[in-house]
Amino acid sequence: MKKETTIYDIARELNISPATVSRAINGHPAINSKTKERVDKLARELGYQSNRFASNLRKQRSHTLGVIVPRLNSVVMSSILSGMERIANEGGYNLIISQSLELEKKEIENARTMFNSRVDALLISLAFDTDTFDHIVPFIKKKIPVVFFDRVLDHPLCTSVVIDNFRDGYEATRHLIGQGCSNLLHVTGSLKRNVYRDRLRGFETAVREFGLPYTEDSLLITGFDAEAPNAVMERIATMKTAPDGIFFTNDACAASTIILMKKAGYRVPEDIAVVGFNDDPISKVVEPNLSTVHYPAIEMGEIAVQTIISHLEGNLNVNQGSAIVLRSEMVIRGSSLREKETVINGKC
Amino acid sequence: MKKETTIYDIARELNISPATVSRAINGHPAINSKTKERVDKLARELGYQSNRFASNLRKQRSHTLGVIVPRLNSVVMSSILSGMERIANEGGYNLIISQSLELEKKEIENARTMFNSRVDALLISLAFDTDTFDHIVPFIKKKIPVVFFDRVLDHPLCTSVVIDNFRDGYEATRHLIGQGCSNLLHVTGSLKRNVYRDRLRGFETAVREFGLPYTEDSLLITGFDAEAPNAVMERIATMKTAPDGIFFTNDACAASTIILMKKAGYRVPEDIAVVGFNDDPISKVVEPNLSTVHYPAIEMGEIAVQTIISHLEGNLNVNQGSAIVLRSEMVIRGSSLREKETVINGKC
DNA sequence: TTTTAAAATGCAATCGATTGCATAAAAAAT
DNA sequence: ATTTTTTATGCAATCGATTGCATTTTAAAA
Repeated sequence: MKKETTIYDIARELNISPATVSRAINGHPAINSKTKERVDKLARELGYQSNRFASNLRKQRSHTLGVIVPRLNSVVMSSILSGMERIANEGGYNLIISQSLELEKKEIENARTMFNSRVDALLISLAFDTDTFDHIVPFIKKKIPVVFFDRVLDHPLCTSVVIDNFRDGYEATRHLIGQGCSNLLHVTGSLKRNVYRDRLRGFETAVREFGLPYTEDSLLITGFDAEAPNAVMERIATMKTAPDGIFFTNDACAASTIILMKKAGYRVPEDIAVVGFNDDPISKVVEPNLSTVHYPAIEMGEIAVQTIISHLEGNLNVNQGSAIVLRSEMVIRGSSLREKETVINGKC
Repeated sequence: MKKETTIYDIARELNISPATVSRAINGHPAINSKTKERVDKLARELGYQSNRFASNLRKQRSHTLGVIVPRLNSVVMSSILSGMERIANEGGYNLIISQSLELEKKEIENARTMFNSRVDALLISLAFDTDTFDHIVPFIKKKIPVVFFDRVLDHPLCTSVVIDNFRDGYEATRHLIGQGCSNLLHVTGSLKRNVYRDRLRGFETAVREFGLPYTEDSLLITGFDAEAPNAVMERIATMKTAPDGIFFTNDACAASTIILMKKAGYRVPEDIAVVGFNDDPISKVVEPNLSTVHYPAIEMGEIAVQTIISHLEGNLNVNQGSAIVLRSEMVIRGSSLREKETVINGKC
C-alpha cells in the first residue's frame, strides 16, 4: 500500500517548508498567492488529504458533533437526525450518533464515549429513565457546549431546542373538549421527561379549566412498546365510565389502539375521539385519520446543529441557557372530528 | 480550563516512563501486574482519558466506521442503523453516519468525507441514481474494507449483506396469482438498484411462469415520494383493464395508495389485492392490513457491522466478495387474502 | 556463585499538522 | 544609497500515544 501524501512530501517537492505548505493549504493570508497556487496544484496532483488526527491533535478540536438519542428508529428521531446530518454535513462537521435505548445506563456510557472521542459539542435527547445529570457535567466543566433537544433538561448553561409541549397538550385537550368530550383519558410516557410532563400539565389545565373530572383513571403512563395499546384497552374496560376522548402523546400507539377500539366495537370518533402526537405518516393511514400535533422534527435537528455550529465558530447568536421554541401545530383529522362542533364558552 | 491528564502526568507522578504507562493501560503482557495496578489506580484518580487523536495518529486507525445511507428517516434505514449502532458501540467503534438523499452527487461527497476522516471501514447502501463506482475505488485501493448492505453492488472485493430480493419478489407475485389475480401491476423504485431490479425479475418470472400478460403497463417506476400514490392511481385509471393485484416494493406507498383506491371505489382485496414490502408498522394499521415481506432490518445492520469488525480485528470469518443473505419472509394479511384461496398448479 | 533465560522497563523516534517567533526577501520611504 | 516597512517564509517545538529495540532487573538453571 502506497503511503499517504503529507505536507512534507509537498514541501520537499516544491523546496519549501512544511509550514508554508500548511499555511498555503489553509489559506493563511501571509502566503504569496503564487506559492499558494503551486502548493494547491501539487496537492491536487498527489491526491493529498489532510490527516485529521494530526490536525485535531494539534488544534485540540475534532470537528465532530456527538449526538445521543433514545432510539434511532423512531419517526421523530430519525427525522431530527436527518435534519442534523444535513446541516452538519454542510458545515463540515461529522456526526457521531449513538442511542441510549431509553436506558440511563447506556446514556451515561455513550456520553463517556463521546467525551473520550473529544466531540466539539454534544447534542442530546434524554432517555425515559434518566435521573442524574452527572454524565453531562464533564462537558460543562470542559466548556464543551451541550444542546438538549426534544427531551430536555433545564440547565443555565445549556441551550435547548423544543416545542411548546404545554401549549400543545392544552390545545389538543381543549380540542377534544370542544368536540364534546367530557371524560378524558391521557396516555403518555415517563413523566421524568419534560415532553410528557408538560403535555400532561396542558391536559390537566384544560381539564380543570372546563371543570371535567380528573382522577387517577385519567392518566396512563406507558413505554409506547407493542404492549401499550393492550394496556390502553384494559384501562378503557376497567374505568368506571369508558372515556369519550383519548389524548395520546404518540401517533403509532394511538393508531394501533384505534384499531383495537374499533375491533372492540367502539366508534371513533363518535364513542371515543382520539388525538395523537407527532404527525407520524401513520396518522394519515389509520381510519379514521388521526388528529395529531405536527412535530417539526427535521427543522428541530437543523436548528440544533445550526446553533451549535455558530456557537463553535464563535458567532454566538443564541446565548447559553436559553431555549429555542419551534412552532408546532395541531392537525385536525377524522379521529376527533364529530359531526356537530360543540361550542364551549364561545371559545371554540 | 484545567489541562487534560496525559500519560506523561501519570508517568511523572509514578516515576516511570510514559511507555510503561501506555503499555499498562493497554494491557500489554510484558507489564508487571503491580505496576499496572498502580497506573490504573492513578489514572482513575486523575480522570485520565486517552487522547484518541494521538492514538489514531500513531496507530493509523480511527476506530470509526463510516455509514452512508440514502436517507436516515425511513423505517428500514433507521432500523438498520439502530442495529449497526448497537454492535459498533459494543465493539468500541464509533459510527459516522451521513445520507445521500438519493443523490449520487451527495453520495460521492460523503464518501470523500469519510475517506478523509480515515474511517476504518465503509458501510454503504446506494442512492437511487448512483451509476459510478469511482467514489468507492479509493477505499478499495487503500484496502479499507467496504461492505454494501441492502442496495448493493457486485464487486469481487466487497462483502454485501442482503435479502433474497428475487425470491421475495417471486413469492409475493406468486401469492397474488394464487389469490386469483391475473392482471398485475408492479410499483417499484429505480432499476439501477439491485433491490428493485431483483424483485422485478422475481415478479416477471412469476408472471411469465403462470402465463399472465406482461406489458409496459405492468410496471411503474417511482421515487416513493408523496406523489407516488397519485401516480399509481393514474396508472390504474389509464390501464386498458384495471389491475386486480398490485405488488409494491414499499409499504408506505402501498398503504397510502390503498387509501386512495378505497376512496376511488375499489375494494381491497376483492377488486385489487395488494402486497407491499418491508413490514413497516404502517402495514398493521392500514385497512385492510397490508400483506408484505418482513425485512430483517435491525439484523441486517447488526450483521453488517459484525462482519466489518471481525474483519478489522483480523478474525476473517467471511471472505471478501461474498454475500450474506438474510432470511426475509412473507407476511400475509388482509390486503391480499381473498375469501376462497385459488389453487394453482397445486402449488399454493 | 556464576551463567543463562525470562520478565520488566526505558529510550527515543514516529505519526502529520500547526503556530509563535525569528528571519529573509521585497517593496516603500527617506 | 540607506533605512524602514511590509510581505513571505522558515525553524523548531508541540499536540499525546505508541512501539522497535536496547537495557536493566529478576528469576531460574547450572
